[in-house]
Amino acid sequence: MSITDSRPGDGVRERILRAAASALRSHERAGMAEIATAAGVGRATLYRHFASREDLLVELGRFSAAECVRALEAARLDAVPVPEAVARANRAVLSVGRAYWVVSVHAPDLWPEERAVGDRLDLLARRGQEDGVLRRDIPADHLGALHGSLIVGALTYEPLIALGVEEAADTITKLYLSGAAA
Amino acid sequence: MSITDSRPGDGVRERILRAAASALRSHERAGMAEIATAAGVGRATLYRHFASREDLLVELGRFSAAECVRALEAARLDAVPVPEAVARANRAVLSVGRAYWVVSVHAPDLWPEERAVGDRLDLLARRGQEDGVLRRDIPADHLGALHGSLIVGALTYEPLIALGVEEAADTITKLYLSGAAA
DNA sequence: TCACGGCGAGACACGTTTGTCTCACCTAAG
DNA sequence: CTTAGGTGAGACAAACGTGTCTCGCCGTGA
Repeated sequence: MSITDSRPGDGVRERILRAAASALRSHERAGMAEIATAAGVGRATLYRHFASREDLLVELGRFSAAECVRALEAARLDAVPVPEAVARANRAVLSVGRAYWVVSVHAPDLWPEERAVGDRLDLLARRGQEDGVLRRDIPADHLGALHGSLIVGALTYEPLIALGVEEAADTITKLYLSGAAA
Repeated sequence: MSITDSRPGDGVRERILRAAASALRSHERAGMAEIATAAGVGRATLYRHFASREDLLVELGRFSAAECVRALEAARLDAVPVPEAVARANRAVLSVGRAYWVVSVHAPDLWPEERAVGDRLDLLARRGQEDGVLRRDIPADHLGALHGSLIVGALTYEPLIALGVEEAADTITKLYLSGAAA
């Protein structure tokens, strides 16, 4: 995004991946030309960094998941009680998630790296159950998966994410923990 | 699915649409050849029923949403109190939803028909708030949207939907209404 | 028996996409 | 100034997807 971003090498690859995420979000049929344009880059440059379209997609999966995991690591979930950890996880994923959500939705099997994120939500649910703060009548991995789908929902539903990360995260934290009942 | 399904005319179109939903679920780039194969049908037959790929997609949107709306109508949501209506809605959508969820995810703007389903969830949330059984600190349409994303989550997460419609619907009903807290 | 309608298979032309390659450009380092 | 590395632009062949058309097949109803 910044002006110096077009310096040789390292910055370009990342910019391409971010642009690809954005382009694929609008439609998965986006081709290399479309991605190149979105990245403000020549089409040939795509092939200098990625062997093929398929390869670019795989790398995008790795990149997005890694970014998401990094955010979750930084949130230090295991340093706080589960309810607070849920809130932190939601903020963390929503803040980096616009790039990420593509991964979780479009090709669930193509990107095993995505599991790294889901696993962390599962783990959180499991700890919650062990600590007695989360219900035990739903398996932890189901809780984790549905927690994930709330996050995706927040990212997908424009009017919600438009309120900003804090608001949106707060909404799904409340809903996930306490439910919709009055 | 049944053997007599290959009788002339009416059955084929529906089978194509179901196959298209299934094919597009794995990847939106699925072409006409792929859809035809999934439907167990010649590629030419696709063009006998739909003018173009674009047209097929539009019809798929209409078809899926209509099927979903039909199920919701049949559930008579407004004849019962909101918590029971939520349970019914979940069962209704999950039972027809495997075809439907593609619509909601892949091209939110391409298929305005999808709104017909979302609107019903919004309406349900609004009634819940008016009746005092649903929380008012989250706008009704946000509740509706997140309710929808829980449904999509249930459809997407294999281990959950594999338990069957009743189980899966029950899980998201509990989670949506009461939350994950113990 | 025959015609008919819907079908599968496959050939076809056309446009688009992919992946490769070359060339000229610009910038930073020497 | 000169070189080297990364780039944008564009030419290019091959592969792929689309939409049309024709053929031969098979079941239904006359």
